[in-house]
Amino acid sequence: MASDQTRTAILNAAERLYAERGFGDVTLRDIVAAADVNLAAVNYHFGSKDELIAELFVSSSIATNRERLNQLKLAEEAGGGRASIDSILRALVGPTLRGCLGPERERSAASRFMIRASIESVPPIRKIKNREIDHLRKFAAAMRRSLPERSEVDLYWGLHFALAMAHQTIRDSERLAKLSDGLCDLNDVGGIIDRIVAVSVKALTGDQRKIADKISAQRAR
Amino acid sequence: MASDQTRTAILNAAERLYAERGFGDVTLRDIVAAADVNLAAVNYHFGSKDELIAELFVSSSIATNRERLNQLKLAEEAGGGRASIDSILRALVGPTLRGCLGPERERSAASRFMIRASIESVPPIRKIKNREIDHLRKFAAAMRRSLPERSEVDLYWGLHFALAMAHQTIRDSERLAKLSDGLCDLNDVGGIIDRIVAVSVKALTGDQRKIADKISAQRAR
DNA sequence: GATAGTTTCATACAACTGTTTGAATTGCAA
DNA sequence: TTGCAATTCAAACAGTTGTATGAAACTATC
Repeated sequence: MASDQTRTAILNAAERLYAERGFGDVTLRDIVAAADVNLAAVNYHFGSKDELIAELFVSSSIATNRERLNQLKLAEEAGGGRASIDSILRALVGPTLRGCLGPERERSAASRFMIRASIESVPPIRKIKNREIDHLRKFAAAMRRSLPERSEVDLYWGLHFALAMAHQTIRDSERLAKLSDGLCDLNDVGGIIDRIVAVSVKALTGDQRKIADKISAQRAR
Repeated sequence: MASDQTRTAILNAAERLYAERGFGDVTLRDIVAAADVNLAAVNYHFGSKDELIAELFVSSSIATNRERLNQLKLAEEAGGGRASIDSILRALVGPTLRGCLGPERERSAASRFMIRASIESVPPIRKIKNREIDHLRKFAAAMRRSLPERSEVDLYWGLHFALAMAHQTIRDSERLAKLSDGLCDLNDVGGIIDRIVAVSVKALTGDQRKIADKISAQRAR
């Protein structure tokens, strides 16, 4: 077969450029110039621009998903089939956050690319993200086993909120840094994960009646 | 001055098209065709495509911001200068959620446009969003007055998480609906607001020592 | 070393984009 | 009506985009 040299040169250059400037501002000509290959090489090796983007995204995201499932498995084994809700949520948001946050200068091109992919939303990536639901179902199932007394709806909302906090933190870390005048340390990934997990756990395990009361009291206004 | 007929026709058509198909897929020619005006009218009335988008976004977002501040003011008056954390968060996330969620068929073009603006991220809109920080500071200040014993960092994270849950719910309501198999009722905007506010309040008012313990215990692993 | 298959290359293509131009038209004030 | 500004219009512009083509260069097999 081929030497794969050109192929990987394109992948690396594309990943870096997309990470730096976003999907909207990078053309195939930019990529091939950075990779020092011919313009036609992209279509020859990948078929189209969209397929190149898709390949970049899937290879990055299956790595994260594998890490997630791995941690989930470990947590379930440690709990004898029933992982603690804490460890489930940690397995859910930890890998993504660890992959995307951390000191700016230490971030790999791959991580900066994934941040871009989570901010901007281009068609080829959107398609792939839709397939992610099956992956999330595994976490929903684990949560169900962990908190069987909790209603399904509450569990789904808890899962959704945990992901929301993680993704928004990745997406908008700059705004939080500005808003808090640097008070919120976004380089402390471990601390951020702890915070998100703690809030999510509290949302899922708090006294249920208290919440219900609160809600109905609020609604009564 | 002018009749403004052309101007508003363009605004309406653009709002509707962007809402339906997103920013990437709508050209000026699509807009002028839908508005039944001449192509040059956009540049004549707005200067450029980006300025048209910006005008659409600001007019929608100042409406939401005004509503937010209005509710905040009411809450502070009701509390004699110190609004409850509950009502502050409600003023923060309520207007946005009410504007963007609810039964699909009842959504206005303006609300669908704002959903798009929150999913896709185009340069003219990004610029405007950066100015939103001053607006958020007012809520941070209100939260500080409401929970003076809480650390600033905790307050900023709480504010950030509340917005995260609200925005992600708007952005990804479809995924949650699919994941939960329709179990999570995304038409019940009031219920969603209650949930987000309840979780945020719990995150901000829970026993502080418990959280600190939890965090240090988690870190010890 | 000839051959067949793979890969690279320069170049052209075709379509689409936002913007500009200058003339035609309209609407209003004198 | 006349004159002047505001608005509309058809047309063209200038640039960019992803993709296709066919010849050239390379590589490995026999």
